[in-house]
Amino acid sequence: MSLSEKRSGAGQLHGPASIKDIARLAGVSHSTVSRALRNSPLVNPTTTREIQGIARDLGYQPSAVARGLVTRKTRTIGVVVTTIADPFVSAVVIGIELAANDNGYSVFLANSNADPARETNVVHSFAERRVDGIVVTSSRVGALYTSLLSQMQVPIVLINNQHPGQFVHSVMIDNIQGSRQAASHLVYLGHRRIAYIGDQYGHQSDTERFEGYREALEKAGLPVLAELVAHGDSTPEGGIVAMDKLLALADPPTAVFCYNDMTALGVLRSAHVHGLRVPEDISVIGFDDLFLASYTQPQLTTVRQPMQRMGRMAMESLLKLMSGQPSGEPVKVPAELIVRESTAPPRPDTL
Amino acid sequence: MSLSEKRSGAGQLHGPASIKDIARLAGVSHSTVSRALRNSPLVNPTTTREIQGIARDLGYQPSAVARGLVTRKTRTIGVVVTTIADPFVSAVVIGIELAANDNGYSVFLANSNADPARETNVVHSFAERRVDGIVVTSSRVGALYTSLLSQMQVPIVLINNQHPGQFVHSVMIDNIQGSRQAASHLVYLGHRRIAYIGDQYGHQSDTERFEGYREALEKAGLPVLAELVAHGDSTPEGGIVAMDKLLALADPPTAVFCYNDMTALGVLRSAHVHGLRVPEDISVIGFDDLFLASYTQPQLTTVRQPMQRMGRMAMESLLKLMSGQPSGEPVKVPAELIVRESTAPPRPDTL
DNA sequence: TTGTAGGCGTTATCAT
DNA sequence: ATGATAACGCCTACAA
Repeated sequence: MSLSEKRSGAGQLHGPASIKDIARLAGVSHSTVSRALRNSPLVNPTTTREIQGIARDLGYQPSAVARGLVTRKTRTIGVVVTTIADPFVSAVVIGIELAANDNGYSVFLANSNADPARETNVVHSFAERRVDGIVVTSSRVGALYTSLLSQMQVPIVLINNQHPGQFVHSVMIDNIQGSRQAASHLVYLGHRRIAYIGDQYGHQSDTERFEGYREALEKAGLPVLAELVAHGDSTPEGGIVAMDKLLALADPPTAVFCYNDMTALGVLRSAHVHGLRVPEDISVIGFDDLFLASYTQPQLTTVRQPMQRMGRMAMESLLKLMSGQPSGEPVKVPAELIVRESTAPPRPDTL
Repeated sequence: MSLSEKRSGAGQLHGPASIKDIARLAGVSHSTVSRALRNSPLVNPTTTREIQGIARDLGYQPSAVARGLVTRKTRTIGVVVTTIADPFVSAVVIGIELAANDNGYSVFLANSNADPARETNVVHSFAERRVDGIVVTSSRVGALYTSLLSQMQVPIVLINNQHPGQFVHSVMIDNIQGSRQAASHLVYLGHRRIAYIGDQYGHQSDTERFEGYREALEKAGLPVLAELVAHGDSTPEGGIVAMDKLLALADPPTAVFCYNDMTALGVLRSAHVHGLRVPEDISVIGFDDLFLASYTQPQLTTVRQPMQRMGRMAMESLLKLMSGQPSGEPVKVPAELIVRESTAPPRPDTL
C-alpha cells in the first residue's frame, strides 16, 4: 500500500487532513506545503498549484488552534454582555461581529446575566482561550474586569462605560447631550412636572442621563424634585413598577423621561393600565431607539443611539489596540432625539 | 540570580505563565505540574499543594489552545443564527449559552444575516477553529450546512429545522399543533375569514404552521382561500406589507394568524394605521411569545415556544452527540396558546 | 511518586 | 526553491 493510499484509501481516519498529509501526497516537505498554502513567492508556482490542488481535494482546513499555539495570536475576541435579551445589546453585538468577521476574527459571546459567578467564569474562559481582545457591553463594570485586565494583558474596549487605562478604550454615547435634548423637548412642549425613571443606582450611564435631565430642568428654571425621580432596572417590568409609583403621587408628572426604551415599554403599559392615554394625558420618552420603538402604540419618541455602528466602532478600536496602537481618547458618539408620537403638550388642566 | 528570580523578578516578559515556569519554580518536572494541576491522585499531596500555590501566585491560566491541540477537543461550539436581532433567536442563544457554560464549553456566535458569502465564511471559520459541535438556528438550512457536515465530521443540532442524519439532531417546536391551536381558537371565537401571514416561501416552519392553519380551517369546514394567505419575512416590516395587502381586499379577513410575533407587530401597526381597532375590528395572533408580546397594545395572543429551554435542549443534545451517543429521534416540543387581548369574536356585521 | 520523551499541527529559522 | 529542525504549551505513555 502506497503512502497516498494510506490516507485516501483508508479515508479520514485520524481527523482532518494536515499539512503533513498533503506533503506526503505531494512528495514535498511540510514546510513547502505550509509556504505554498500561504502563496509564498518563495515556492515554485507549479508546485504551489499542485499543493493547493491536493489541499482542495482533501478538503484541507488549516488548524487555527495549532497556528494559534505558535503565533500566540488566536484571532479571537471575547464579548461580554449582561444579557443578549436586551435588543440594545444584540444590536451592538451585531456591529461587533460584522467588524470582527470583516477582519478575520471570530467572537466568543458570553452573557454574564449580572451574575458574579458567571462573570468570573467568563473571565477565566476568555483567559484560557487566549482571546486577543475583549469588548464589554455592560452597564456596570466592576473591579472584576479591572483585575482581569492586569492578569491577561489584553486590550479591552468598553461600550458605554468609561474606565481609563492604557489597554482600555471606550466608545460611549453622549448621554448628557442626549438626555438634555429629551428633557428639553418636554420642557419646550410646556411640561413642568417631568419625571425621570433611571436604571439601577450607581451605573454610569444612568448618572449621566440623569445629569442631562437635571441640566435641562435647571436651565428652564424648573426644580429637580426627588419625588419625580424613580429607578427601574432597564427592563419593562422595572418600568412598570417605577411608573406605578409615580402615578400614585398626589401630583403625578405630566411627562416621563426613561433611562431606555425597555423601561419606556413598561411605562407605556402602566399608563394604559391606569387609564391614561399617551401622549394626551402623559408624555413618554425613551432612550436607544430600538426597532420596537417604531412599533409601540403610540410610536415612541426616543433618543437614538447608533447601536450597530457603536459595536463596529468598538471592534475597530479594539483592532487598533491589538495592533499595538495606543488607546487615545474615549470616543463619544452623539445621540439624536427622534420625535414620534408619545410626546405632546400637557393638558391645560394639569398645569 | 536564582531560577525563580528569573521569572518573578523579571516579570511576565514572555506572556502568560506555563507549566514549565511553574515546574522551574517548584523544582519539579512539568509533567508533575501538569498532573498536580489536574489533581491527579498520583502526585504527592504536599507537592500538589505547593504547585497549586505557585500556580495561583503566578496567575497561571492553562492554555486551552495548547490543550486543544493535543486532546483534539476544543470544548468550543459554534452557533450560527440568521440574526441575533430577532428576539426569538436571542432567547434561544441564551439557553444554548447557559447550557454550554454549565458544561465548560464556550460558544462562537456567528450571524449569517442570510448572506451566502457570510455563511460560507462561518463554515470555514468554525472548521478552522475545530469546534466540537454546531448549533444552527436559522429558518432555512441550505445545502451549505450539509456539505459542511460531511467535511467537518462534527455533530450538528438544528433548531426548528428537521434534517435527518447520523450526526444531525434537531429540536423543534410542534408547529402544526401550535398553529392548529391558534387557528382553532379563532374559529372558536366565530371567525370565518381567517388569514395567514407566513414567512418566506419554502421554509419548513412556515410550511408546517400553514399546515396547522389549514387543518383547523378544514376541520371547521372553512375553505382555505388563496387570497387570505400572504407572505411576510419574519420582520415587522414584512408584516405591514402583507397586512396592507390583506386589508386592500374587497372582503378583508376578520382575523389574522401570523407566522411569528415580529410579523404580528407589523400587523398591529398596519391595522392601527388603517383605523382598525384590535381586537374589536380584527383579531391578531402571533407565534413565539416574545417578551414584547406582553407589551404591545393590546397585549398579543400568541403561541408560546419555550425558546430558552429549546436552546438548552439543543445544547444538551449536542453534548450527547459529542460524547459519541447516537442522535435518536428529533425532539418535538409542544407549543402553548397564550390568550391575551388581541383576539375576540368578530363584529356581527362582518359575518 | 516522579521524570523522560515524544507528539498534536502549525510557523519560523536555519541550512542546503 | 526546498528541506531539516526546532519551537509553541500541553498531555500521556513509558521508564525509573
